[in-house]
Amino acid sequence: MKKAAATRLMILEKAFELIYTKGYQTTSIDEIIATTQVTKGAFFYHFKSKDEMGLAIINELMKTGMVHDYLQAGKENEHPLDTIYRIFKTLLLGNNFLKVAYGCPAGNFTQEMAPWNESFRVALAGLVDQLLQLLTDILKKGKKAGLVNSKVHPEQAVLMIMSGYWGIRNFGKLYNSNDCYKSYLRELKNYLHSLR
Amino acid sequence: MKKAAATRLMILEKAFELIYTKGYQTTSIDEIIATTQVTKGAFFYHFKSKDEMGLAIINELMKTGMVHDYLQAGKENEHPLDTIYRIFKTLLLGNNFLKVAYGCPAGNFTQEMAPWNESFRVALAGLVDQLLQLLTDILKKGKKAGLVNSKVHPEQAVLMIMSGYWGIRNFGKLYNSNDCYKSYLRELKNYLHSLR
DNA sequence: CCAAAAACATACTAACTAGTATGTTTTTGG
DNA sequence: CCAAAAACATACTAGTTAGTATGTTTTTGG
Repeated sequence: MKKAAATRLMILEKAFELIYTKGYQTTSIDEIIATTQVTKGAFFYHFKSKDEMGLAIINELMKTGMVHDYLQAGKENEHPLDTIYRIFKTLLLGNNFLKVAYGCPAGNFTQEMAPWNESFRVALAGLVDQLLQLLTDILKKGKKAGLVNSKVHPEQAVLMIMSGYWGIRNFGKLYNSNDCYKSYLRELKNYLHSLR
Repeated sequence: MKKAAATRLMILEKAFELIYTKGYQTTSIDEIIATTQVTKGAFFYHFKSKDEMGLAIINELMKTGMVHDYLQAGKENEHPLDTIYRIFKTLLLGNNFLKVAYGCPAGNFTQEMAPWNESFRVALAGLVDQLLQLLTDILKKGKKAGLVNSKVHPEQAVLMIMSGYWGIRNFGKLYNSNDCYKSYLRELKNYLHSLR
């Protein structure tokens, strides 16, 4: 029961990487089994269908992995708005799995699949809601501590911030350069300052 | 020479709609010729390849069409920041071609194709640069008129705004609802206010 | 009007797709 | 140890894909 789990996990991880760079629909099962050295029989033993694998990637890999990426969260004594800035700066400039040319895995997946696969859409929404919650909590604590302006709507502000993040990830693809990340981060800092 | 041009244009328009909803790679030529009632011979007479058609869609349809969508621009006497707000409000809530479930055509196209087709990437970058320029000009004029804070960096602010737009289009897909558009617009208004 | 070119039509192909049928090997628990 | 189940392997299938080969029809300019 141990080696089988490893096989399954390897499929998920390799498939995730392929899908991140190439997209879900254009990543074929043949390609996945070629890079994993797993045979088709093994693949379909672990997953009834490609979509079942896709869903497992969202729920078993991304859901846990992304929270980890975002949650280098609250160093104590740090201003909550600085925390948020740091999270996105690290995500954009300090993450060496994510590549500027390939954008954000969750963003890509949403864009491609949400309109056509309700299961994917719901799973992705759950995943993203986790992150929104995490960020919203930071702002709410900031409000309580008087470090964030009382007029700020945390959910609304977080939606703006996350939208900006997804958007700038797409701009990175468009220009194939992280210069736009830097420009975005400067303006994010201004925006966050306006929340004080 | 007239009917042929109409055929070509119809292919571009129908293909654009299909690609907008389904994505470029998952829209097949067979599907395009089925919905246009054009035969495969005619299709490949007008376009050497699928990619040539894709490029024509960007350069001949979207490049002109999008500027039109954005450029219900400057009513005179309107505050430039109000103009920008109105542009995005109209785009998000008042455009009856764009559907919440399918996002932004240019954003989708960029996400899917920019990493894998340099011609597409460059064409899309040209298209987007037009819009950024249009918005940047509005802010620059606002600065000159003293209606926008002199500390504002127009390019930087516009990048933030457009990123937010692309991002919230993706959130629309994620939740399959335009509620997030409304929330985003409220926060956009706050942000724009901070530029005064 | 009429030849040449432009525009369109039909039938095919080779490569790829997700998925299945039918095995063999490996692991597991009594 | 050994049968049964779990895990994996191989060969196939039916459908789809972009693109081509080879036509026929329509338009155009002299």
